[in-house]
Amino acid sequence: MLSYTEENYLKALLKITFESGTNEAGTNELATHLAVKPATVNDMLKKLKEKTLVDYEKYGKIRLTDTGKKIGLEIVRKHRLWETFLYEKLEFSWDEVHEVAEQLEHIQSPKLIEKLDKFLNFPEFDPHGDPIPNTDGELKVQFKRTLSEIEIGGSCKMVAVKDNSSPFLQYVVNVGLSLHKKIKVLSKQEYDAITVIEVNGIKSSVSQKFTDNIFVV
Amino acid sequence: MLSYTEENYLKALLKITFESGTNEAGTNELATHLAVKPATVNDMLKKLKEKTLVDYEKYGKIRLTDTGKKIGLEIVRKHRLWETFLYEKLEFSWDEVHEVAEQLEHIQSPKLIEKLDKFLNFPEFDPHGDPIPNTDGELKVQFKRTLSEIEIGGSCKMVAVKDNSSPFLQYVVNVGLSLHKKIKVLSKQEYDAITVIEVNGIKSSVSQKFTDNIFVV
DNA sequence: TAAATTAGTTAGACTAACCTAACAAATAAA
DNA sequence: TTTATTTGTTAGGTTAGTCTAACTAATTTA
Repeated sequence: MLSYTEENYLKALLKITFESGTNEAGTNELATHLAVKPATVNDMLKKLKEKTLVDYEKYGKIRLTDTGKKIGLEIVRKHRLWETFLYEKLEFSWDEVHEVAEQLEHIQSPKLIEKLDKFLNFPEFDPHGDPIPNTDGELKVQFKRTLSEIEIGGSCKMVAVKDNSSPFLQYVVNVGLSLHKKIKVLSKQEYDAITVIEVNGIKSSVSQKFTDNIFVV
Repeated sequence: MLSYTEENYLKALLKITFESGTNEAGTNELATHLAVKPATVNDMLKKLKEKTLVDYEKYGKIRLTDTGKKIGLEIVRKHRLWETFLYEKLEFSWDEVHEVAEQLEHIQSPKLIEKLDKFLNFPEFDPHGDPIPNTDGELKVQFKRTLSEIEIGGSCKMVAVKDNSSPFLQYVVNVGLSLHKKIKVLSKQEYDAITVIEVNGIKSSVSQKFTDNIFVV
C-alpha cells in the first residue's frame, strides 16, 4: 500500500514523462511539479527506487518502472472517473472538478471504482476530453490536433483541453465553447497569430496560447 | 484546517461522550477506540486543547467544546451521506459501506457535501438507520427501543442497528431482516433470554446480544 | 576549454503522529 | 486505611515527509 504522497509522485512522474515524449524526468522538474524542494524529491526517489517503482541512478534521469506506471495509471483512472462523476452527477462546473478529484483519487477501494465506473456507464473520456484508462491501464487514443493547426476557413470540433486550470477553463466557457462544440477559424494574424474563431455564431479573437490549448478533430 | 487524524479524534470523542451519556471521555477509553496508545492520545489532547476543540485538565475528564462538537458532527454528516450514496447509488451492501465512508468522510469540499446531499434527495437517515446531521449539526431523533424491550407476542418495526460491524450486519441479513421490516416476538426463554422472532413468516432464535443491537419502534 | 550556470546530492534539522518504559495520581478492594 | 489496580502522564525515541545550506556534478556559454 502506497502513501498519499508516494501516489502523487507516481502520478506526477507519469504526467511529466508522458508529456516530455522521452519517458524521462529530472529531479528539479519533478520538484517544481509537486511544489516541493529538489532535496525532498531526492529522498523520495530513494524510497521509490527501493520499492522498484522508478528506475534511476545518481545524477541520472528518472524513469517509471512497469509497476510504477501501472499504479500511476490507476490513479489517473480514479481521478478522471471522479471528475466525470462530479461533472455529470453532481453538477460541478468544468473548472471545479479537478481540485476535488485530487483528493478523491486517493480513496482505496477497488470495488468503489468498479461500481463508480458502472454507475457512470463506463465513460471513455472525462469532462476535459482526456481518456480514462481502463482496468488494465489502457486508454483510447484519439487522433487530435490543436486549434492552432487548423487552416484559415477550416472547421473542426473541440474534443479536449490541454490546460486544466480554472482561469483557462473559464475563458473557454466565456467564448461559448465546450466539449464537442463546432469551431470555425475565420482569420489569423500573420504577426502575432491572433485568431478569430466562431462558435454558435459568435465571433471571438483569441491568442496563440489559447489555440495551443484546445484540442480538436 | 484539521488533519485527518485530528478529525478522527473529534469523531471518536463525539461517539464516546454521546454514548456514555455523561458527555465525558477518558484517555484510555479514547485510546482503545482509536487503536493507539494512551500516551499518543495524551499528546494529541494537548494539541486539541490548544485549538480549543476540547476541554480538559490533567487527570481530568475530556469534554468537547462547542466548536469541537460542531466539527465532529460535520464529519458524522459526511460519513453518513457517503454511506447512503454507496448503498443507494453504487449498490454496496449494508456491511461494506462503513469502511469506505471512513475514508470519504475526510474529503474537504463543502460544495461536494451540499451537492451530494441534494443528489441523494436530502436523506434524514443512513443505511443503518442512524440520523444524518443537517448543515447546522441538528439531527432527527426518533423514539426507539431495542428489540429486547418488546414484550412476548408483541410486534415492532426495525428502524436502526446499534452495532455496525460486518459480522453483525450479515447476521441481521441472514435472519431476513432489513430496515423497516416488521418483527414479531413469539417467545423468550426466562433463563438466557433466547428469543424467537418471526420476519416475513420465517422464525429465528436469536440471543440477547442480538436483540440488544436492534432498534425498533 | 575554462568559467559560469544549472541540476542534483548530502547533511542536519523540524513537525506530526506514533511508540515504549517508567512513573504518578486516582480509585477500588482487602 | 493501607494496598492493589487502574488510569493517566512524562520523557525520550522512531518514521515519513518536509525544509535549508552547503556542496558536487553536468552542461552551457563565452
